[in-house]
Amino acid sequence: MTRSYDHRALEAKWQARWEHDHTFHVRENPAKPKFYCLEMFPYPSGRIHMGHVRNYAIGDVLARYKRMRGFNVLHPMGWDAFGLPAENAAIERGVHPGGWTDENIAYMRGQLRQMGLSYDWTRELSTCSPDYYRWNQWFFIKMHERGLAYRKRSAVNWCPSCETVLANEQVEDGHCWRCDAVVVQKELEQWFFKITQYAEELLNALDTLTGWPERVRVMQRHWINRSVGVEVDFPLAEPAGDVTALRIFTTRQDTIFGATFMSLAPESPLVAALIAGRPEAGTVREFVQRVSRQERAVRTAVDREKEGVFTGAWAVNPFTNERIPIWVANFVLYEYGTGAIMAVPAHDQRDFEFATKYGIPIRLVIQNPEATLNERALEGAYEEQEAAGRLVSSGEFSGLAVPEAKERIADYAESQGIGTRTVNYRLRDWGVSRQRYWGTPIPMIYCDGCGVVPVPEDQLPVMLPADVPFTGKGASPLARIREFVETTCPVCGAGARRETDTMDTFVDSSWYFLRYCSPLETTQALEPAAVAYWMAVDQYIGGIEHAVLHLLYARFFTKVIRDLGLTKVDEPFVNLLTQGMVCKETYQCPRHGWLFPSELAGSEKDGWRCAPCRDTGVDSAVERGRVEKMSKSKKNIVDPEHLIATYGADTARMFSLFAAPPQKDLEWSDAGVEGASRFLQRVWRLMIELTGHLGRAEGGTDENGAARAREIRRLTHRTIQKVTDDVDREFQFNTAIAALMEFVNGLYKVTAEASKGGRAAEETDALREAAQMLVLLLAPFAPHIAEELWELLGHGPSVADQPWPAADPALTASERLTIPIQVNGKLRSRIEVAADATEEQVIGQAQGDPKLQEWLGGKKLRKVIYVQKKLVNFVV
RNA sequence: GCGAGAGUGGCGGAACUGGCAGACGCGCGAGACUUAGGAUCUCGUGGGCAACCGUGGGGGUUCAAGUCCCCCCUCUCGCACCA
Repeated sequence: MTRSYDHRALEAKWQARWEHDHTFHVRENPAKPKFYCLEMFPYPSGRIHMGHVRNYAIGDVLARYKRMRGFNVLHPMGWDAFGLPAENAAIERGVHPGGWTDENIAYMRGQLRQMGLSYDWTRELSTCSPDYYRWNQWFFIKMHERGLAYRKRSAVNWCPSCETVLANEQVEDGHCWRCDAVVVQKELEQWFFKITQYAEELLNALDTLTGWPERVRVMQRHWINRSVGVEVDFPLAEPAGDVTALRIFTTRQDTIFGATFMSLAPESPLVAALIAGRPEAGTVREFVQRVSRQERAVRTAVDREKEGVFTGAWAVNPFTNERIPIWVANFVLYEYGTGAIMAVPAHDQRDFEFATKYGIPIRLVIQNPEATLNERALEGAYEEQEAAGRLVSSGEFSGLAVPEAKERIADYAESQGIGTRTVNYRLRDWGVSRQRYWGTPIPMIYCDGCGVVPVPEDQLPVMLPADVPFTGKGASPLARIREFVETTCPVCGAGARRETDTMDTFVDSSWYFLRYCSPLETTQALEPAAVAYWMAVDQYIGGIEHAVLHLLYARFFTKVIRDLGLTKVDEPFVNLLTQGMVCKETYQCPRHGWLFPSELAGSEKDGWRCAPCRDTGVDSAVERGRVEKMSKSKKNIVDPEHLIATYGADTARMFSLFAAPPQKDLEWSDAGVEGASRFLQRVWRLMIELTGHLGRAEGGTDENGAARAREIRRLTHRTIQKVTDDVDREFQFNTAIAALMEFVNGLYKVTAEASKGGRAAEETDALREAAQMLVLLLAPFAPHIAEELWELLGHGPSVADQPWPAADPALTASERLTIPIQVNGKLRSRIEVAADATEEQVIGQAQGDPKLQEWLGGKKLRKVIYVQKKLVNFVV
C-alpha cells in the first residue's frame, strides 16, 4: 500500500491558494519587528538555472522561518532587465529587446512560482520599465547637480565585441567580464560617477560590516587600496619648454636619499616635452609606441620583464641636490599617482631589477638592525617598512627609524614647499556611459550655446525609443534615431542634441533594494517612511562574483542617496551570505571535447566511451572530468524545470539545501535528489499512518505507554531545539534537515512499537504533538507538503502563518545518561547513570564496571578527570 | 608574490566554547514482505584476523586534539608592477 503523494497536484494547489489568499503580501507594520530578506534579482535570460534554485531556496527558508518567528518579513523579487543579451537577441534574431525581455520575464516568473517561493509579488519590479528607470535618470541628475556625475575625456576600457565601454570593475584580467573578449584602451569622452569621493567611507565602513564574509571585505579593501604618501616635485636640471619639474607620488619618502633615477609612464604627455630636440627622441618614441601596442593585461603582469629607455633629460633630487636621470619605464602606470615615480633600487624590488639591468647606481639608505647590508653586494631590495629599518646616508635624517623618518621627511618637504602629503586610491571613478541601446538613456542635452544641460525633472523619463534598427555595427544605436537625438535646449530653447549613450546596467541594481520598499510610488523614487521602516536589508544572499562589482556600487549609491536625504542608512546590507556554486562532474573525449552525459556509451564500471566517436567507428575512452561549475560550455547543466516536473519543488528545494551548507559549493547528484524525494515520501507515509491513529482513543494508561510518551516528547523537543539552533546559527540548513530526518526515523520506530499493542492516551497526545511539530519544522524547507499535511491534521491555512515552535527545556532532558569511560584517554567502556547523579556516584559506578577491570586492575590510579554529564577519564 | 578559504569513510557531508570521530544522506551488504522489485520496511556498513590504527604530512601542548601552537605539502578562489 504505497500511498505516495502527488507533488504535481499538491504543489499547484498550494501555489494557487497562496496567490489567491495574498498570503505573502506585506505592508509596513510598526507593531512588529521587520526582517528584510533579499536574494540578488536575476537577469531574465530565459530560464532559471540551478544557481537560482539554490539562491532562492536558501532565501525562502530564511524568509519563511523569520515570518514564523514573528517578524514582518519583506521578501521581494524583480528583474535586472536591461543588458546586452537582449540586444544581441535583437541583432541575431530580429526580435525587439523589450519583447524578448518581457517574454523571458513571463516565463521565469512562472518558473519561480513553481518553486513555491514566499515572495510578495505585488512589489515585483523590472528595471527596464520607465517607472523604474526614470528614477535612474533622476538620480543621475541629482548626482550631476552635486558634481558626482561628470564628463571627462580619458582612456577607457573598450570591449570590441560588446562594442562598449566597461568600468574598471568589469574588466577581469584584461578581459570583458561578460563576453571574455580582450579589452583595449580607447580615448573617449564619457560620463563618470565620482565614487572616489566616497573612497574613504567605503573603505572605513568595511570594518563595520561584521555580518559580511571576511573575504568579500578583503576584496573590497584591496580594490579600494588606500596609500598614504607624499607628492614631491623634482625640478628638472634644465627646463623643457613649460615643464620645470616632475611631480612624483611616493609612500616611501623615507628612502628619498636613495633615489638614483626617475621613471615616467610611457603614456605621459611629459615624455614628448622632455625628449624634444634630443638625440634620444627617436629611441624613446619607438619604445613608447611598442609598449602602448601591448595588451594591457600583458604589460601589467607582475612577471613582465622591466624595460625602459633613458630620455636624455635629468632632474635634481631636492633632498640631495644631485642630478638623476629620467627614464621611461613600462611598469609605471599613467593612471596611478602622478604617472611618474622616483626610483629607489635599494629599497624597491622593481627599481632594483630595473637598475641592475641598466647599470644604474644602487644606493643603500635603510640599514637593517644587524647592519649586515652591503650596498655593493645587494641581492635584492630591502623593503623593510617597520621600525627595524634605520636610515643611513640620509643627511640630517640618518639614524631615524623608518616610520618616524616618513613623518619627518614629509614635514620637511611640506615646510620647504617641495611636497605635500597625499592619499591615493586604486579605486577609480565609475565610468557609466555605454554605447548600447538596451539601457537607461542618460538624461543630458548638449546645446551649442548653453553647454551640457540636464533634462528638467518634469520631463522625465527620457523614454527609450521603441523603433530602433539593430545592426550590431557602429556607434550607439540611439545616435541613429533622429527624433531621439534632436531636441531643444531646456535653457535657451535652441536646437540641441540628446546624449545617446545609456547607463551601465549596474546603475539599475545599485538601488533596487530601496525601491522594493515603495515600488508603486509614482511621484518620487523612494517613499521615505517606507524606506525608514524596511531598510537596511537584514540578509542579502547571492553569488560571490559580485564581491567588488554590484556590492561596491550598491554601497556607494546607498551613501549618495543618504546624502540626498532619502534614507538614513549608511550601509544597505547588514548581513551578506555568499552562496557557493552549483557544480557537476564533466566528461571529456580526447576528440570531441566536453560531452553531455547523453553522449556517453559504456558504463561507469567498465569505463565510459564516447558515443560520437563510436558512431564513426572509433573507440575513445572518456575521462570523468573534474567537478565544475555548471555551464553550457562544459555541458554539465541540469535544467531545474525538468527536476521540478519530475520530483516537485519541495524535492528540488530539499536537495539543494541538504547536499551542502549554503556557503560551500554544491555538487549535483542524481542519487541525492532521489534521497530528498524519498525523505518527503517517507514523511508523507508517516503522517498518513499517524493521523489514522490520532483520532482514536486507545487503551488506558500503562507504564510502558507513559515511558514511550516521554520518549516521544523528548525527541520532539530536541528536534525543535536542534532545527532552531541550526537555522539561527550560520544557516546550517543541511544539519537542520538531518535532524528532521532523525526525527522521522525515530517516529517510525515508536509508531511501529506502539501499533503492536494498545496505545496509552498520553502516548497519543505525544504523537499528535510530534506530528504537528514535524509539519511546522518542515514548513520553511518544503512548504507545499507542509501545507497539505497541516490541512490533514485538521488546521486551516496557512502553516506559513503559524508561530515557530519553542522547545521546552524541561522535556529535552534525559532521565538517564550514557557516560563514556576512558582510561588514559582511550575509550574503554560506557556506563549508564541517572541524569542527576553526583560526581562520586558516577566515578564509583565507573570504577565498579567489570569491563574496566582489565585496564584498571593492579595499576596505580594517578588521576581521575570528570567532566559533568560528558565523560570520565582514569589516568593510571 | 600577497590575501581568503579548504583538505575527515567508497561519495556528499556531521562533530557549538578541546571531551564517545564519521550524525544525516548516498552507495554497498544481509534479511523481511512480495509472482516480481529499481517500491517499502528492518539490521549492518572507517581500516585491520587481532593487539591496534585512523581527520593532508611532521613535530608539540594536554588526562584528552579533526579542534590549540610550530613547520611543511596540496587544492580552490580573489588580487596582482598601485610607487
